[in-house]
Amino acid sequence: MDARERLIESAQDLLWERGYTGTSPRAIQHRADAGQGSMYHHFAGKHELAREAIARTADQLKAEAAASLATPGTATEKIGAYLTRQRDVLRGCRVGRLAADPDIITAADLREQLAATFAWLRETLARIVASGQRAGQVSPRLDPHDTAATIVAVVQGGYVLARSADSTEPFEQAVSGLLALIMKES
Amino acid sequence: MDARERLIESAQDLLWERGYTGTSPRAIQHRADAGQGSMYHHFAGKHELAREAIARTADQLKAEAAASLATPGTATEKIGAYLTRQRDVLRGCRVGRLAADPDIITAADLREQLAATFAWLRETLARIVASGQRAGQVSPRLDPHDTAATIVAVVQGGYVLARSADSTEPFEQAVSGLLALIMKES
DNA sequence: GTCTATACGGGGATAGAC
DNA sequence: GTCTATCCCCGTATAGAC
Repeated sequence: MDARERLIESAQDLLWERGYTGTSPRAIQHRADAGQGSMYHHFAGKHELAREAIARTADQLKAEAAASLATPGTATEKIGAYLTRQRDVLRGCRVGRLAADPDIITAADLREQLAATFAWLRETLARIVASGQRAGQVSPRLDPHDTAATIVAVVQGGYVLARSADSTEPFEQAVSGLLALIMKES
Repeated sequence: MDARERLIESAQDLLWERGYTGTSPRAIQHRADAGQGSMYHHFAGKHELAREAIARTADQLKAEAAASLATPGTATEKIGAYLTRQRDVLRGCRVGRLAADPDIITAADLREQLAATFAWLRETLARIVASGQRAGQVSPRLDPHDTAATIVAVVQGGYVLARSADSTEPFEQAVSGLLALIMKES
């Protein structure tokens, strides 16, 4: 694997662990086993490297979400599969984590990558909710887009609660609580 | 207002805006209009000042949550009041925000302040859900603690989505979606 | 492509004067 | 209590050699 590749992957790791503000070029170089000159040869600076790293992470996340949602079965089964898919709960969401970072929110090009990722996820879930309504598995009284936002928010908020508690339990409770609400009428 | 007080309030502001990692002693001193010597006279360092600031913020947050939950009415009305209370959505949660910060999660004494705040909030909401069940307004099939975790997670996750989108809309959708789920049977 | 040198301000704190 | 001086390393690059 060449240096450019190692730099991107190291940046992905560090952005996940420490966010943008908490990640220094030096730390990325160390983890990538690349020198100062190498990094600044391949990227204009921290910002540009972060952009590449976030794009890569966002793509991976979408692929993983799509895979869990491709579970065969009813709409509620797909949503259940998404909610209960394997997660590194205490490490948090690789994309959502960045929303807390002031320098990400300020940099329009970086923030938009988060916006696009969540927009895609919400839209995908909304379609599944709507299809569940057509199939009669989901209450027609629910708004698909609102419900999709709720589902994504429970996951993101679950991470916050789990990291605060240093325990996966509140994440699991939040997901169980949501599933119970969605299934209530079935 | 004395310098000690100004330092704590400045630290509260900056922790909200930039997190722990993103906040330097210098920045706090500047905002507080206090010198280096003043800060290190009143506090042993950044860590100790942050602890005081977080304690203060956590107390304020609990007081505000308790106030919204003291709304007269049924359990579902209280929950609705909590969910729709006035919020600075794009600035995020002053406590939940810190869960993304690696240095907060690593420092047990700081992280525990977040844990305690959310534990209190979830327990308070769980009691309200349970009382709603006794009064027949909430489905007896729901687990009060799970449901409480879901409610808190929707709020925390709503902040993440709103900040990512640079719009309050997804927050409002997530809350509406949750309210629809809770009210579905009423 | 990668290395080393150099730069300048900031992060986070200690020491001692006033 | 607050000020100023001082410290040392890090953050974030740029420049030019190899």
